[in-house]
Amino acid sequence: MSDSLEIKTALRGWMDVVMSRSMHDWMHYVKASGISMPQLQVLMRLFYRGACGVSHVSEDMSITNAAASQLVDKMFQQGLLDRVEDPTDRRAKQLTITEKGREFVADGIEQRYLWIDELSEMFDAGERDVLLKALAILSQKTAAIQKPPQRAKA
Amino acid sequence: MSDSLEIKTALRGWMDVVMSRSMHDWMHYVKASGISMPQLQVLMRLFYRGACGVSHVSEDMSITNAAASQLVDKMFQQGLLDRVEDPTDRRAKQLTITEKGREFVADGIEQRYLWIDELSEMFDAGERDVLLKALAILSQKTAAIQKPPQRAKA
DNA sequence: GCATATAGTTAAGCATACTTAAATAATTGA
DNA sequence: TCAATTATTTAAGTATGCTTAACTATATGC
Repeated sequence: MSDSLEIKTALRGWMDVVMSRSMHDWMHYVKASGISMPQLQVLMRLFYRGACGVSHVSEDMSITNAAASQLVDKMFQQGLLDRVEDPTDRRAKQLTITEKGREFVADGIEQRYLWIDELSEMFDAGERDVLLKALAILSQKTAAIQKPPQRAKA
Repeated sequence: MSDSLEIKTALRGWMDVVMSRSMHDWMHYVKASGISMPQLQVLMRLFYRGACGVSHVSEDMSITNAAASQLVDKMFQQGLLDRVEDPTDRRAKQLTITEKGREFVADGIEQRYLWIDELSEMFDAGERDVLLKALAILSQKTAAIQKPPQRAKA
């Protein structure tokens, strides 16, 4: 008899293992690659949710516009992101991740997920089918409850 | 036809969604709760892997012993961890997470996983069975390739 | 047109986390 | 025993990320 509590427990159990491991790996990657945690957070934002302005960064990170501006400026100088004037509003800037920035995030993901590849080799055909079905269900339902992406304007 | 590449892709796809969301939620929790990222890292270490000495913290985080000592001292003063002399080696200290520290980590996990609970309500009986099977497989195989926990001494 | 709001930058100052270097204290081994 | 190693701490100095406050420039609304 499976109920939602059982699912909740099982999901959390596995997520715990994954998260404690992934967080640890992320921090090591961050340290080794010379990037800072806040910088990574900006890169992740641009990587996963596309271009935005300086104030969206500050909202996203819960820091002041001033702090976001300084952070972004450093990252611009390091070539991690591009910063151009928004053609529809000349006060605003459009921030986009550069190829270099994209590689940073992608490499981090790569390093962090090497063990997923290792894991993926360990299933037999029957297990793979169960997992694919489960992942399809998870992806679908996860998308359904997705937090609405934070809007440009309130 | 399922093969391991397909599994790999599906697993990574879902993990990506989960990680980008969880990381974001973690950072917000960290910011809101007044704790710092390095402090959280120490707490997670003690929470998930139990007591250790100062130099294990520095190894774990790839920082110098001096930095770990300072970090730990601040956390001790904030009541996030206990620091007692190791009875078997009076040079060493044994660091353990306090109840307060434990609550910090537990609350963070709680906040971060609220959406997992929401997700858990969305499955019908058939889906739940598939998921439970899949999670059992994942947990079992993940345990099998688990990184050996970093040892106290090399 | 002009007042007000919005987007971003700059400057000054503070806290934290890090480094290296030097010190203390306990353990280990020939 | 005593030299070398190990665990930790302290001090001094640096870099980063953050804050507030003041500023520039553009957009919006009456």
